[in-house]
Amino acid sequence: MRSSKRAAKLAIVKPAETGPAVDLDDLNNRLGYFVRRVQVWVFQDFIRRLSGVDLSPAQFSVLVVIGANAGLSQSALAATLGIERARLVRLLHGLEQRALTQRLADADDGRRHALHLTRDGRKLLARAKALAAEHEAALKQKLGPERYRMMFEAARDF
Amino acid sequence: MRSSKRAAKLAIVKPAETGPAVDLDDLNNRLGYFVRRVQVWVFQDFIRRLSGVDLSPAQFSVLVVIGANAGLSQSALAATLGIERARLVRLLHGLEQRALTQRLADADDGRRHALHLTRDGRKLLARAKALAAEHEAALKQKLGPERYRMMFEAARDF
DNA sequence: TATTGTTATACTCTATAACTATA
DNA sequence: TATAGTTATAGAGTATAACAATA
Repeated sequence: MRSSKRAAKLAIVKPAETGPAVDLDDLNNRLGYFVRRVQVWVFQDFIRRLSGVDLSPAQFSVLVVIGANAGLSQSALAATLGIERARLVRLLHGLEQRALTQRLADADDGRRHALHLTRDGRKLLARAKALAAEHEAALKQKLGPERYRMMFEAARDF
Repeated sequence: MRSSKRAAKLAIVKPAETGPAVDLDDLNNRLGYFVRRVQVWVFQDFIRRLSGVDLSPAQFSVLVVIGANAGLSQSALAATLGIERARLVRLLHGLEQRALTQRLADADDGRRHALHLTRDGRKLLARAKALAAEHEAALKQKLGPERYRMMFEAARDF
C-alpha cells in the first residue's frame, strides 16, 4: 500500500511466490466470504488510522452514540450497537478510566446509568470523527466510487 | 424472524420498549459500520445452520479450499484465507483430531506439509456445502434479491 | 539468510450464567 | 417477576515473537 508506486516502478521484487493461484471453489459463491474480507480490511485500516486517538471501532461507535444521545442507558446503547451488555461494562470502564465518559445516576430509574461524554470525551471524539472520515475516503478509494456507492446502498439500514 | 407472521397478527406483544429511537449520528455515513452488521448476521446464521456438522466459518473455508486444492501447503492456505499461520496450526489440529484432514510430507520441500481431506472430510464437506447453500439463500432473502445482487457485485473479488 | 511449521503469550471479542439492586 | 448493571468464565479470534528444521 505505502510503497505501491515504487513497487510498480521497480517490479523486480518477486511476485510474492504467487504460485498457481488457489481455487476458492464454493467460496466464490458465498457473499458472506467477501463481506468478511471487506470487514477485515475496514477494521485494519480503521484501527491504524485511529491509533493516534487509541480508539477501537467498538470504542468509537460507543462514543459516537453517547455523543448523539446523551443520557441514554447502557442497555439501550448495547441493543443499538449489538454489543453484549456484559461486554459494554468493561468497554465503558476503560473509557471512564480515560475520563472520556461518565455514568450518572438516572433520575427516573434507579437501576439505570445515564451515559454522558466528558469535555475530554467530546474533544477526542471530534478528532476521532475526522480520522474516521479519512478512513471512509480510503475505503471509497479502495472499492472505487461505483462499488462503494453500490455497497452502501445495499448495506444501508441493515 | 421465526414468529414474524404471528407477531404481525397479534401485535400486542409490546414493541420491545422501542423508545425514542437512538441516533446513530456519523455511523450512518460509515459503510464499515453496516458491513460489520451484515457480517455479524452472516456469522450468526452460518454458525446456527452448520451446527449439525459442527463447523465454524473458518473451519468450513479451510475444508473448502483444501478440498479444491489437494496438497497445498499451510502457508499457501493461510495466505489465501487471510488467516495467521500460527492460528491455522491449531485449526488444522482440531480438524485432524476429528479425522477430517491430513498433513502429509511434501515430496518437493521437506519443510512443507501437503494438506488433504480424508474420506470422512470429503463426506462432511459435502453436507456442509449443502448447509452453506441454505445459508446463502437465507442471506439473499434477508437482503432481498436486488440488494443481494448489488452487494455481491460490489464485494466480489475484494 | 529466508521460509515452513510450531509453540507460547497476551489481548480482544463472543457467549453464558449468576448475582445485586431496583422496579 | 422482570430489568439494569455487574462479575466471572470459557472459547474463539487476532497479533506477536521466538524457535527448530529445512531450503
